[in-house]
Amino acid sequence: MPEDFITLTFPDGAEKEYKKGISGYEVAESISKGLARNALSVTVNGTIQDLDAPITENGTIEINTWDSEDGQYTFWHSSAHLLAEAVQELYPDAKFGIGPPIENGFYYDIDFGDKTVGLDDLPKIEEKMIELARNKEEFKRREVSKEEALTFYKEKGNEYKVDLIKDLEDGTITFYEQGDFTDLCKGPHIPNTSLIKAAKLTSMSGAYWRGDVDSKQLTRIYGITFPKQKMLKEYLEQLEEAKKRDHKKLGKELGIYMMDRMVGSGLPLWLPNGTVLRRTLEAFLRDEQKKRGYKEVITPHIANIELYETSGHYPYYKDSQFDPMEVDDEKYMLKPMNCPHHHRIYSNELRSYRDLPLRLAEFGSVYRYEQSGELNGLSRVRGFTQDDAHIYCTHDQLKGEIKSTIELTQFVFSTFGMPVDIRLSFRDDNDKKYGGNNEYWERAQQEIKEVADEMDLDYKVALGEASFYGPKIDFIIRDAIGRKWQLGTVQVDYVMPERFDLTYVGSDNNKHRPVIIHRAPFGSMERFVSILIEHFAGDFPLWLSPLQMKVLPISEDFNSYAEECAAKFEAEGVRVEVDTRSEMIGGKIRDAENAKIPYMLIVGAKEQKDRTVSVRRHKKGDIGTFSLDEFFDKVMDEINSKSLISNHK
RNA sequence: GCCGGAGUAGCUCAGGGGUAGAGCAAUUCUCUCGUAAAGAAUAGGUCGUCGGUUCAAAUCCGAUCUCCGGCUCCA
Repeated sequence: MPEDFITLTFPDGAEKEYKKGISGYEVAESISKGLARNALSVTVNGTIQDLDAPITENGTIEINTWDSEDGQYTFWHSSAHLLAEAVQELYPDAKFGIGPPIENGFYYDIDFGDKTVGLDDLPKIEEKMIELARNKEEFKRREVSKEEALTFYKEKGNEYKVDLIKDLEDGTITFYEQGDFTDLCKGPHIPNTSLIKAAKLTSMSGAYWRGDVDSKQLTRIYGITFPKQKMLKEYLEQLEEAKKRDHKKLGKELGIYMMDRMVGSGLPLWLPNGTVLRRTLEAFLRDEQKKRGYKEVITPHIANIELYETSGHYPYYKDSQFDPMEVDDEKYMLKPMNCPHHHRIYSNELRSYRDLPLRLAEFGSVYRYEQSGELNGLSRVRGFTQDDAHIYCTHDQLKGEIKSTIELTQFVFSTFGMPVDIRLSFRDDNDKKYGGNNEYWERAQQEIKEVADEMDLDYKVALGEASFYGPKIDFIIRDAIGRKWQLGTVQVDYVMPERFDLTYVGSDNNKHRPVIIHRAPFGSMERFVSILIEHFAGDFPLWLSPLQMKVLPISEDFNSYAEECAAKFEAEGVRVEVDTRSEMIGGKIRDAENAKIPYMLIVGAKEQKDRTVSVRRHKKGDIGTFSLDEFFDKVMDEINSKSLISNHK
């Protein structure tokens, strides 16, 4: 009978017939014993399910092992249950909230009642987890009625689960049990706990129930688990690597920036080295913008509150702005954004369609009141500088301008060797969330999509991620250790032209509304520099390095030749110093290596006589002796090409 | 803002109811040296701040500020 069989399609396109009702485990077994042993869950027609669940329909099938995202998701989800079981054993009065898998591991929100549980308690919970895992407890799925589920948790006095169950529909509720622990959960789970070989509880924090500040705060325990002890070790090493790259640590060591209590929290002071780095980045972008027809402007740091009332930022974003100050009976505010200032510059003259597109750029400093707990090094501050620009154009020009802003952004990130993922952030159907005219929105989203297709971009569309005033294109970059950061955005704005009554005279001699594109490739200089430091681990490419080269004379006798070498580079704007201290050469090299200086030029009797330099590259060591002129040309080439790698192998 | 952790010399950190310690850095002197640390001497701290307990507080208690890990937030 044909209906007793189903056809399953594997990821490689192979099709196989199976008996209807076969389990994922059995399918895995039919392929290989190894696969069956490593299988964690199965994804059928896009839905993840338990390995022992019967499969009754034709469709696609994927056996999830540790190597797939779905597999890890299942593994960590089950690990969250294991964590809860361990906590339940050690703290019988603990009440559980939610415990989902996350990008790197999982967490569980727990109400410990009167008990305080601190970081010191984590190792004990970890041990318990491993102990329980070894019992090879099976995860057993059970369907329960809503009433039964409510009764179960009411008896336990767990108001959180009761709260969750209330929102669920009868007939869709399932419990999972392993050992003595039962949890409300839709699954799926791995077959049994013994697959979890290594566990590490990484941190804890407070978390509000359902993310609501007015609700009770629970204790969130974060953890990560692995099917092999070795993987945990590698993961911990990776964390160490990230720690080594921490911009707060490197920023201090390399003299990039400082924080000062007397200046105020979240207000970084850029030190000389950091200022060189930042100005170099600014010069780079300024040049690129000049090539693309941008005009630079400068606007003040405070403005009459009326400006922000017109833009609508005040009082709408009142909570994240510094309080206004009273000046001559008028209220002024520290500027939270540059846009309104630029809009007024636009309005300063009668604009003709012949003037458009008008591209106004500014490295504009803005001030926002960020909550104290949110401040973090250079990546989250209260005063920062945006590489902002606003492009005022006609609807007909919109596509072309979007295209060129995308190109600029891609060019910028490719210069740093950062791969970029593109997300088109469009609106959803909730009209209340968005301003402006629906027809324009439709058109802009359509055009953004057309541009993306024409440029053959690999993009994702995210509905509901648009900003209030228009759709946007977000750039998500990946750094050298694979972390993702959302940086630049390109946003289309229909609301501000209305609010500021911006117009231009068209060829028909009538007034029209321009469209505005907001864009900022770096986003904020502070945040971008923090990411750059971590991306390069402080080993900046030559063109960016605050100090590019140090000349190290072997002894005092060669100081003058060293100065002569330095002068040759300095004359061309190379950032170079001479180390004339009475240290031994080993000491000078060590200090220069620690300061992450790209090139060390060692000069002694031989070099002076032959007019050469003996060159050492940071982290590579001695790369040989070059004539001064030859080396000079190579260095200039490396700087001017903004090379990511040394010209010297 | 909330939960948890932490503040001791410029940096990294030890100590801990009886009045302050190391290494590196700094300063001075000696050394003039060939690819990751020359030697010696000197100087440097009301132990984040304010208050309380005590004969005595850096140490115990409270408050406060700052920083770190999260939560919430991010035009």
